[in-house]
Amino acid sequence: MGRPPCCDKVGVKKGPWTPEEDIILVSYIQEHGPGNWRAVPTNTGLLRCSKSCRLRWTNYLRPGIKRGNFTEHEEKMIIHLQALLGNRWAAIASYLPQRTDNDIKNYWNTHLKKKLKKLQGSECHSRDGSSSSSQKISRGQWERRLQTDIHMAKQALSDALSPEKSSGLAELKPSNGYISYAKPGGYASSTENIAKLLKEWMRNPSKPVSANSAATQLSFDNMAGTDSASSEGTPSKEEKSSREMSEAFESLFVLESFDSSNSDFSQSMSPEASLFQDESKPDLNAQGQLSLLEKWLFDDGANQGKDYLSDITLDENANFF
DNA sequence: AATGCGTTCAACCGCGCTCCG
DNA sequence: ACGGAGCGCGGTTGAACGCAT
Repeated sequence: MGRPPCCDKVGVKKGPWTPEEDIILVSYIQEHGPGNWRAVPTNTGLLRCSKSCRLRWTNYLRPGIKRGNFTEHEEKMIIHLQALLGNRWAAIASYLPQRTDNDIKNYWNTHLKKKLKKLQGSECHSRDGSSSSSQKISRGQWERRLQTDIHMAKQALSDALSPEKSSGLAELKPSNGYISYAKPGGYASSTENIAKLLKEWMRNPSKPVSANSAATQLSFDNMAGTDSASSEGTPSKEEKSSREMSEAFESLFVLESFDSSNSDFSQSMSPEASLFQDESKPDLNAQGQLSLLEKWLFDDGANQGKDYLSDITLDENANFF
């Protein structure tokens, strides 16, 4: 008894979405909210399967999505999170709420993998032969690194908790994908935006692929009045709060790694665990490689927590909240 | 200008998980 | 307890694009 197809394979359109389809989908979701994807093609008349609709929404049309131009800080967070969580892109994305898992996955595969390889390669040259012995990093080292993270996270969190920053903290929970949706005035697939999208498309009707840019525009427009204003206007303030947010997210991921059960913790900590197993988890454990990567990863903002917090125990961290 | 090759990224596919009757 | 339906996730694909020759 096989799984039935999510939709009839015949008559289902595949490939890039057109602006018209985007408009239809956005309009529908604006009215009904995201969810019940199975009903979307039926109710909208879109010749797409429910999965395709969901994907299009979550990855491109959903408000609050930032595309391209990963900052160095974001890169570091991704690398850090990937080292700890492995290829759990959704989990990683939940700490970068403006990024989708697909986006992060693509960025990892196309940019960061190479970057790390390059960094590691340059270190390996001076240390080849020692790899087998340095393959294993001691648990103690990882604990220390995590303790550092926790300290940084604590600081970031206490910063974020200070009264003038509390507004940013409201968004500190990991995104479930729809974090922006409930924001008052935040969800803005407004008629103006749809009109704008349409207008954009009318300007380049010959380029169906521009659906993406148009949709992106829509997404950004949707963010107007929320956190998207940072792209222009008052960059310093916005960037700062965005950064604070990211740091707070870092704090959350560190805490979660302890919080989300010991098995999770031991999984990420034990040398034979998935963390160090395969190519999908970069081999960050070689001593020399770590040193170079550490330098880069800890480059920004790490100074505050560099002295290794000998007073913080894992138990203490587990009870942090 | 034409062609080949490498890169990027939107979208698809298949599997696993959860919920519900 | 079981099975079906719906959804989410990670891996993979392939079209579009840019650059080199």
